[in-house]
Amino acid sequence: MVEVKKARIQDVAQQAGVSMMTVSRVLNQDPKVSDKTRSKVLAIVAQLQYKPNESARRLASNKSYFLGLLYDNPSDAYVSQFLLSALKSCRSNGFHLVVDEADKNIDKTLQSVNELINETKVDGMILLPPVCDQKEIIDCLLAANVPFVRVAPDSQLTISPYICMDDYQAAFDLTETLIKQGHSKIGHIIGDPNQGVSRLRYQGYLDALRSNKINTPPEYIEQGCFTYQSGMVAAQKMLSLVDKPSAIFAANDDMAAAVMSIAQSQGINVPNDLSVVGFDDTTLATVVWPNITTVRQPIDEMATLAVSLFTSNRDKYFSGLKNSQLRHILEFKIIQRESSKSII
Amino acid sequence: MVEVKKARIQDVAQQAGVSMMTVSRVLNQDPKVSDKTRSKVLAIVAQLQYKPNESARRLASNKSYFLGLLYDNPSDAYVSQFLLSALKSCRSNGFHLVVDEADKNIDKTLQSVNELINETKVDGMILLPPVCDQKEIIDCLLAANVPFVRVAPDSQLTISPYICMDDYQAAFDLTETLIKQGHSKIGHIIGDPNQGVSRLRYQGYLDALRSNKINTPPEYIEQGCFTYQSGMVAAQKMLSLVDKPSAIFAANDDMAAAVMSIAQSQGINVPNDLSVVGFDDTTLATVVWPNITTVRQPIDEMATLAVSLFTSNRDKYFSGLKNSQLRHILEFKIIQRESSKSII
DNA sequence: CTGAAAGCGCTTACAG
DNA sequence: CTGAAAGCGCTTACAG
Repeated sequence: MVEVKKARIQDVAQQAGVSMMTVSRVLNQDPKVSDKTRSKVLAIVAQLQYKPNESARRLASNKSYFLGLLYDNPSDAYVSQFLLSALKSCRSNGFHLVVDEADKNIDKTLQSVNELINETKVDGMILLPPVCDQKEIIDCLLAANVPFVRVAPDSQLTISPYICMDDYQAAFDLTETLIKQGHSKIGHIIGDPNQGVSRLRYQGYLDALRSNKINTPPEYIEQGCFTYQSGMVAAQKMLSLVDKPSAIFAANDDMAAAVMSIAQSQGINVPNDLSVVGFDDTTLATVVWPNITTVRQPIDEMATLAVSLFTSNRDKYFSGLKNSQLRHILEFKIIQRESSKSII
Repeated sequence: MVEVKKARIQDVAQQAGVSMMTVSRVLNQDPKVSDKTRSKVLAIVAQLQYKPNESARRLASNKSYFLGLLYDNPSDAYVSQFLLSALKSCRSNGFHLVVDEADKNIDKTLQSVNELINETKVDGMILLPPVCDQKEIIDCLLAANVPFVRVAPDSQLTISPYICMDDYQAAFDLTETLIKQGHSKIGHIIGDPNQGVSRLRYQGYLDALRSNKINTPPEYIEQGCFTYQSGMVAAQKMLSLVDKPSAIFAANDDMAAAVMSIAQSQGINVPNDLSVVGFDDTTLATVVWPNITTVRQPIDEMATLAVSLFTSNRDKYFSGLKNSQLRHILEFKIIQRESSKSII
């Protein structure tokens, strides 16, 4: 193996005919460098394929180049996908991601967060739902003056930048898709009442019906809690009605899968006798049969964006943010699959 | 916030009345330190809660303290659980994990691995199945002299340490559990033919039947490929037999879930009319209803062990390993749930 | 807008 | 078995 010597900042400086400091400034996006110098340096950087030594950088700057990620439920497909994307994104930006699971016991979680702050010295934190709404954790971060970003938060929307998608609109559109396919008897299984998205999705469903002048009996609406189990209970009730719905919109894929399972066990064919749609586009959606029509969240984008908030012009970004700039709404996409169909 | 100053190696040296070098030696487990000095240093380290600065260490030693993890399928629950455990374990050992997904295109994967070796300078690699059996990747690692550990490899078992569980025995035991519950008509859906574990599980099933003197017609055995879809196809065939099996052992949970779905759609009650068992204990096993009886792999242990091979006495471990020391077999556990029951 | 000096906290290589 | 010196590759703080 030929050992290629890695270029150092000194090599770049020498070849560009400037000091190491100037190279450092260019690399750290310091505006106080003349355009001429900057482009010269960047050319040499590219030519030498120079990449800064992260350890040296960390050591000298006393910045950690670490980001923390706090999540709740590790078995959630959403979490692992977000994690993977965040990991990649950090890596390509010279950062490292330190991942931590929130404990049921809030004190343990707080201790863990404090460790991230004081030991690992994270430069920032990413909070996933629903832990992103825990007051104690937010207060801790605020007190320690550690910048943080939240994903799909439900409350205190002005205290930090956050990333979300328009759950309301997605639910509205998804419901309207069913309506356009000729469905008017559309049931809904509401998600976990403790999560804001459940409310938003429910409201989107209601408003789509309303704006299409469709009346829905109360029996078509059941409370679930995002688990497969809760979906089964709800489906059992709804599918034992004399006047059954022709379509059911479950607030997540797990519950949608449960609906299909119950339907099949009762000899109700999906999608011929019943259309089923879910939400999230987790792996479950394509693992069961028929594949579930659902709403895809742009998880990869969300993760990449969350990381980039810290890596690019971080200080500028986090200081003096106006409320209007806090929110980052990403696009969702409705994925039409085999579990639902037009009945016109 | 009270900013507690972190102890440095100098502080420890001073208080212990030795040089920094001696402290460094103690910390790096250098045997050439007198016991007396060592214990004195360790006492001060504990007292000061001294933790070495990783960046300084990396910079000075030119070691990366990075471990690479290469996996295939990110949607696999197995992968994300392994990942999370490995991440934790690395963190508590002052290492960092760089995670990479194998590409369909082997050349891209190789490039990525080379980047890990040459840019990130990983101190070691962890290979998950099935990528752990890719000849090109193994050769690449071997050529670069990067130590690596494989999880559940299928071939070339003498070229690297590896971690596995006894798939054969687990399948044997699981099948025997069904037999003891009174089942004699037991079907099997074989896993992906490209993965060694499929063979082992199949063999365990066969031998359990044989050692209990049970004959099984060929229609009771179907080839699957670990996907839900393939499980459906297999189940459809097996459950349309005139003389149906009373139990089906699917080589993983996805296929077991598919069997239950097909059964339910045909009005066959699980577990009253049909017992179904899976393998892996992925999240799917407890998300569907009834929960799936399955075999739990000790994924957390596997991950922790894989990491520890690099972090503790690494050089000693990887040099001059005897073949007998390469293999690390961990315990599995059969998890009895609601999808199977005794019919005696 | 640019640079010379000092230093971050460790380890390597050399002495003894 | 132990230590004094030099240096890893950057950035901070100070000058100009």
